[in-house]
Amino acid sequence: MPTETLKEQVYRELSRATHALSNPKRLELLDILSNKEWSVEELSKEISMSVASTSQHLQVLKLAKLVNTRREGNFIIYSISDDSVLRLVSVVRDLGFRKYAEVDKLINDFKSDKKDLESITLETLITRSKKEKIILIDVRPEEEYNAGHIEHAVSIPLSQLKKRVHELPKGKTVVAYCRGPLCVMAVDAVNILKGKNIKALRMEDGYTEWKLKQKVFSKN
Amino acid sequence: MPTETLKEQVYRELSRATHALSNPKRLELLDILSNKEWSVEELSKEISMSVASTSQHLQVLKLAKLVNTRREGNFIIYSISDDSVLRLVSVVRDLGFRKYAEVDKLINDFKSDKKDLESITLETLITRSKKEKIILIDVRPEEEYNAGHIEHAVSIPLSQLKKRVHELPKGKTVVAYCRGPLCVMAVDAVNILKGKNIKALRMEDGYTEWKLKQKVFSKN
DNA sequence: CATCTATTCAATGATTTTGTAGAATAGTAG
DNA sequence: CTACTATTCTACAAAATCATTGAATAGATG
Repeated sequence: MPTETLKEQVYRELSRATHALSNPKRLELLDILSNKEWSVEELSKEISMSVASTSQHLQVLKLAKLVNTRREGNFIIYSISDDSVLRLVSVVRDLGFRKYAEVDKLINDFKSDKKDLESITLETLITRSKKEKIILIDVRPEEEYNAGHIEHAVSIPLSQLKKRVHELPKGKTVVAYCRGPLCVMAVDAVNILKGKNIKALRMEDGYTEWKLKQKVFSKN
Repeated sequence: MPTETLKEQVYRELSRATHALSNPKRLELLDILSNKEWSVEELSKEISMSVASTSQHLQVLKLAKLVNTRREGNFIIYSISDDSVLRLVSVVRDLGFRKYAEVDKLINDFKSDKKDLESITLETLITRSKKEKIILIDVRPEEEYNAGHIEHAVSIPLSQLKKRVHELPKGKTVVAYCRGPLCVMAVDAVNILKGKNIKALRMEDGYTEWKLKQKVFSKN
């Protein structure tokens, strides 16, 4: 049997990473882990899969060195191993939106009132926050906010938004964000706020994007 | 049978791209295509595989919208479909070097005299070129140079280097580059030059990286 | 030490992927 | 229209992947 050439070995090594990314469930796991570390059981609920299968997928990711583990009591906690992985996932998402009309369509179809739903990016947020009075709210579950959030953002989980609308200062534009481009919680949040006649818009970027861009969002 | 949720559909779409990347030969194809467009037959030689198999891999890449085709006479010419693909491949390579000691080791083992082989990045090149007299040479085959090259670079294919050493201006440091971090032609070039007592070093970045960074290399 | 429990391992069938050889195709060139 | 040729398609056997169930494990808890 012929031995592998240098080139073949290198590409085989590189394909360890891409192979680990090649499965939809594993992509979803990485996307979820980009926001916060989780135990196997929690992840299995998030991706609607048996614990055993989830564990197997996680081990594939671990073998590819894309995630780390640590023990906490009885639980094993999985987390993204470093920023180069966040970057990879982010580039994949970006390419998905650019090239697969389907992805864009799927997300847009979900929005109940597409035309009225203004959506901005991190950069636009920073620009606008200098001219306009803006309040940034993080509508993810509180735990994820606690694990890390965009600077100056206030935590109001989607589930509590209706009750807590009165906490929002009058006269400011509300910008809602959640887990990133693929997450639709912020869409729901904006719709709720609009129902209460509050000027609101969605930011597509989430905590991951902010962290990668390392930009400081200056308070207005 | 239960219908797929929105999330599942989105991640399935995204996995089209990562799945296409998950095979070593397809990664190699994308890496080669990052430098220049090629016909199927040429590519099949480059990756040492039957024409039929090469064609199949290319069709997977095309289905995932990572490459485009056009006809030229009897040949079908494949090319990278856009910059977001270059970015993806570049991020994968980068992650490979960071996380898989193997990749780094494989490339380094190839270098005949590792300690003496200074290696720089695009950024360092730009910095150094302001202080030092530097000449940048592109040691890829001439066709690839013609299809696109780093600004101010001179084409001296590796195969012609020995004969053409005299063309190099005296007193300047020679920086050699080829297809990028995974390519070892520049390593050979540096070793040849050192054998002739010429101060030479390798740049790890190639044309792709330069193009992505969109930076102008100012002539010294 | 014994119990409990989150996670991992092992075995299983169904499905998908791989690479190749040989046939078919589509478009060029004469 | 005919010959030619680069590419793609087909069929196939070997190998790998996938999700699940049920058993095993490792470590915490009492």
